[in-house]
Amino acid sequence: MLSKKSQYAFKALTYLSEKFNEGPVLISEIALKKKIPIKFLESILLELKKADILDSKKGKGGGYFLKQKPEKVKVATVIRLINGPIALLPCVSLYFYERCKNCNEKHCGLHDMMIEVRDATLAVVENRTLKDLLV
Amino acid sequence: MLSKKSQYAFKALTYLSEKFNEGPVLISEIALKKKIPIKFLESILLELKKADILDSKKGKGGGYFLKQKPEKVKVATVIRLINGPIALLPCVSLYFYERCKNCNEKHCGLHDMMIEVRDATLAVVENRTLKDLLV
DNA sequence: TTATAAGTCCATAGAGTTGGTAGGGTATTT
DNA sequence: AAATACCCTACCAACTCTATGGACTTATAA
Repeated sequence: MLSKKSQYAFKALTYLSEKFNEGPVLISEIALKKKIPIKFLESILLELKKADILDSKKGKGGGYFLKQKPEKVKVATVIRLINGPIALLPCVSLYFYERCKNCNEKHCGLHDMMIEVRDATLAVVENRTLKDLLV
Repeated sequence: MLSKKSQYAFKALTYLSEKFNEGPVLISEIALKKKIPIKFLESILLELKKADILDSKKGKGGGYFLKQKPEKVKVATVIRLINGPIALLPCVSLYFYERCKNCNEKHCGLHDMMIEVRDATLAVVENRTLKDLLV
């Protein structure tokens, strides 16, 4: 399951996608409109900024805004950043790989199956962007 | 990601599948062969028993064994039991559904996408059994 | 028939991690 | 000076993983 943090991130990003090219948006505005605890949202936005997905402006008239066009930000990127691995096992993860101890990957049915699951999931999330989340 | 508990469950179940129809297998034997902390394994097996996947025999010569044929036990069942929801969001889960607050499911791009992911995953895990985990 | 060893069953507890909330102060821009 | 993002710290609840100790059950040997 995606963490609450991830769900909040997607809500905020969708909101910012709608407001793309309309200048900085206040944290408080996003929090209010999307019903997200403001302090928690603050940390999420900061994290997204550090990952170069968002940018911000301080002071009066400041706020957060998308650094790139919504169609440039892949869903998979956001999940990996905020939620972690997409694969169900470390031994089949592309970005968070860890070797299986006590299990030969060459002859492991679970391993093989989880690769299938991973690829099926990636087929979706690697090909969707923030733009696709707007309806 | 699947919890360690789930990974242990699958390792144990695979072991018991190999030994299907050979009588009860000791917890300690499974723990040793699959390198699983024995007490933790104990509770996992008990849970699997309560879910009617395993059965056990007490006393000397006792142990655990599969209650049904390996090909009768779906991977999806085990995941749901030990790990929880397969879907990435509660609002798209079939067995653990919860309504999304502050989000209209009819017009939610995230919702629609997560249904796709769920179905892609289910297509794999609903059609694989313990038998498929043996190589 | 009884004792004993071999097992599962079960309650509890604790350390560690993660998720989520909150307060308050600092730096920067207008 | 006011508005705003930035950042640090602390806290609580829940979950994960592991370990301990014992209660109950059964097969087998004496």
